[in-house]
Amino acid sequence: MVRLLAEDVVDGARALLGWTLATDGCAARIVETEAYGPEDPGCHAFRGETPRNRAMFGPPGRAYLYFTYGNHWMLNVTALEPGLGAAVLLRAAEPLEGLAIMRSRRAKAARDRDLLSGPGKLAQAFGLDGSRYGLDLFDAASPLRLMPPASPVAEVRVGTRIGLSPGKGDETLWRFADAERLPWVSRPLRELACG
DNA sequence: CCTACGATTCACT
DNA sequence: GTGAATCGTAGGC
Repeated sequence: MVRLLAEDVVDGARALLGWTLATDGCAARIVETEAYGPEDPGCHAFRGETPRNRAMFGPPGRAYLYFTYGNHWMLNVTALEPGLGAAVLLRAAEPLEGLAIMRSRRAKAARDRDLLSGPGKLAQAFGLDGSRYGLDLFDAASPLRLMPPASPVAEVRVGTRIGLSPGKGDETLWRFADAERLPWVSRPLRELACG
């Protein structure tokens, strides 16, 4: 049962590839995601609900943002029904609109491919922080929103998730990328997804 | 209260 | 490829 639901998060992570993330002034096509599910030791929700992760236990499709390494914000999309802690981490995107704003926010990006090629970079380029916590990303009127692709991603690559300690899901192939837009991803992926 | 560590990034070798 | 920076959160005492 829970296993089945976890697979739904994984499907969700794959399905978010190709969607457009938009704010006022900036838009980008999602090229890399990771799934974090219930019963997943790598998931912040694994040890139960806390003030920090409460968004994951609420309705799906909301913004779960958290701060880590003393510097970086990460943007996730909550998943599954309320009560089950799960989310999809948005790891990388291809910039579409608002390049000048993104470059100004990320002065250290030497090339445009450095603007959104990592979860911390993506949040910085979009100007995201805790003030966006809990926003409904599937509401077209939301200041931070997701818009569906004109056509689904044709080919998906899979790989292990990044930054997890041994034994905490580091072997699980729950990282996904748009195989046709690999120049924009944060790090190389292992292989082609089957199915 | 105190400590350990992290869903990372950047500078440097 | 390697290591430091940096601080909020969570968990233990």
